[in-house]
Amino acid sequence: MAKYRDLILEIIKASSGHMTAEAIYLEAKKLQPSIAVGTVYRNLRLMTEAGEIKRVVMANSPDIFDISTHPHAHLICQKCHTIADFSISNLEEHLQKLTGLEILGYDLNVRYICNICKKKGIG
Amino acid sequence: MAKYRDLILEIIKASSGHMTAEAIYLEAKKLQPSIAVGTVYRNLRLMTEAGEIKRVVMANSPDIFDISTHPHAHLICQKCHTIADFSISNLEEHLQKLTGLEILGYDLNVRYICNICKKKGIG
DNA sequence: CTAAATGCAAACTATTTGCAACGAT
DNA sequence: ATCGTTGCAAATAGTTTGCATTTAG
Repeated sequence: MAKYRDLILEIIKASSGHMTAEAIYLEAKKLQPSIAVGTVYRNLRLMTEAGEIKRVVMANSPDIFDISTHPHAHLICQKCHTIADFSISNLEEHLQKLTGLEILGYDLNVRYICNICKKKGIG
Repeated sequence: MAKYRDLILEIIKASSGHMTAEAIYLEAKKLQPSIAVGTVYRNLRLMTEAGEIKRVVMANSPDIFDISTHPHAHLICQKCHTIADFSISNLEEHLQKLTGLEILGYDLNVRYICNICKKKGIG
């Protein structure tokens, strides 16, 4: 059982660490041609709920699954939608102090234009 | 022209400042029964692109439209999905310094359980 | 034998879009 | 007359789900 869990984990790891469900499905299909989209989504959902991976929700593009589950922020290029991780030390504690609330976690997406897209210019 | 823009703005203002497209549509329908969902979505999109309102994308619930467009974070209750604003001074500048990049903006959603849901207990 | 996992297709949610009709200048 | 705006319905994107079947222990 959990036949495809490890496969999916390996695929995400082998990438930059951030992949859409569709990209994972296409990769998985190369190795296991009989795999169905539903299976990929189902496993991604279960793995997310189990805390093995993290789902990143962004504007204007499908959800991304992130191999690293520790708290960190995402730099998101507004043109190519590529994601880069970066961590801000003690942000969770800082938020906790600021709000006086019991924080469960945070999602921080920082918008910018990556260097590659910048060089390509406007358009 | 722009017949419904002001109506939509007023509806969001009259609320807590955060509403789903559907909730806006239902309110608008009370005042203008002939209004169509498509029109609401179209105007919300145009208003968002014009920077008059802000679209907040969250996990596990439809997008929310926010009357305040200045940079601020959202406290999101994981049970009732209610949103509260709170601002963190200089976060944008801070991110800029940390990354050394030209930041266009950020989306910060902080997960917690609001007091009302906490009192209701687990379930 | 059983229980979990899968493939398939249909269903679903949220949102967008094409188009003909409408409305204000 | 013109051009943006609307209502309607169909289309789309992304994801989830029901169910019969397969698979692994």
